[in-house]
Amino acid sequence: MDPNGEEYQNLWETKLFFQNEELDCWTLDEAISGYYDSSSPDGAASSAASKNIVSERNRRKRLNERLFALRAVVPNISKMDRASIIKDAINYIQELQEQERGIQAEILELESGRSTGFDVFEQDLPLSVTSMREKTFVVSLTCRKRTDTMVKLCEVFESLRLKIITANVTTVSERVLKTVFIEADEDKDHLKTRIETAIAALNDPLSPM
Amino acid sequence: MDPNGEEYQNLWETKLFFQNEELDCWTLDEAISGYYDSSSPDGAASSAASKNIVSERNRRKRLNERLFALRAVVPNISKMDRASIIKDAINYIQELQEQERGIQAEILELESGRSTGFDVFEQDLPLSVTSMREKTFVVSLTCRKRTDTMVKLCEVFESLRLKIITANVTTVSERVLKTVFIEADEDKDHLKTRIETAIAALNDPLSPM
DNA sequence: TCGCACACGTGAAAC
DNA sequence: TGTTTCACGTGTGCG
Repeated sequence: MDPNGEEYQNLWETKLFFQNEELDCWTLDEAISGYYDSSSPDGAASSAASKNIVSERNRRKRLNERLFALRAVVPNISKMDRASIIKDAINYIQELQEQERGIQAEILELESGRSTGFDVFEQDLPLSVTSMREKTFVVSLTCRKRTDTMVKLCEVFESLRLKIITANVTTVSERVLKTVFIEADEDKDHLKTRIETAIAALNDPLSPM
Repeated sequence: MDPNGEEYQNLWETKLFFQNEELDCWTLDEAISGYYDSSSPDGAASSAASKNIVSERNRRKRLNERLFALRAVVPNISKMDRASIIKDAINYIQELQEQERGIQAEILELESGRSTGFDVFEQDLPLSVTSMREKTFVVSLTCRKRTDTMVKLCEVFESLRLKIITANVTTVSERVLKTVFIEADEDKDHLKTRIETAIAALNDPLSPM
């Protein structure tokens, strides 16, 4: 069912080459024939037939070139069959389509995962204020780990005059995560705004990026 | 250069249908011919020629079916030309390949961007053990917020018999972040392995995904 | 009328 | 050996 593909390819290309050679030869012959046609009695019909022949030859040549080009863009071609080339191309296209679907789904999931996951610490404002229960909030913020970063963070929270229940500072991969449990009367958004302004007051060194 | 594609399609399919019809007809005729061959004097040569004819017909039929299938998997086919079908298939394949390259580059960039940030909490093992100072570690892990997730997390850490200095559990957008300050004599990697195995002992419910 | 696209039958070449 | 694949010339139908 599957003879030697290499020889098949060579065979085919040889045939193609032969065909082209013959085509040129025939085209030349064609011109001669047309030359004869003008002087021969039944020149019209012969000329028409010859035109049809050369047109058909060019059409076959174009189709072969197309098929050759199709084989070129499809990887892992084993059999050089005309039908097999098209078959492999179909399989390859379906494979690409399926892969594209999967990859796009993955990219979608990845992006949505960022927005629904823990990316609060990666966004432009890596500050999250969550209401745990009545008057109790959890503040999480991250920033790059620099010199005096922790000190300045503590200064910020001290300056806010908040009732801090407990606070933790964790460093992971050159970043600082500070988690503070706070008891406050104010609104969640108001609290968040206050923290943001306090951090902005220290302008650049605390910029998350 | 581009006549009406619809009519072209109808033309071709009509021709194909005609061909099949004629094929069946000829196949029938063929059988009759074979029947005659057995009684005719030059039956051998005629039979061979007929075999070749029917084989060639089947080959053309297969090739047409392949081409038809190729046209089916390629969207936005305008011209129903044989050559045009292959040409459009080539363009489509190249388009898919280019798109695949771009998407894979994007996905790579997205993943690399995550790996430099805080993605420790988003990877397959969202467990981070950081050495703060001598014998003091900070363990951070995240998982999806489900029923009894916090309880099971606490059970895990209790089962490890660790000296817990302080522990916090924060929930952000349907995820749970647990940060534990631990005092331990063991190695950082050893501690991480122990926690991982303890979590794995609870098998699925704590799986981050 | 001519051009174009196709299917057909046939001989040859490769396996 | 026969089977398979190919290119070729030709006839046909449609625009």
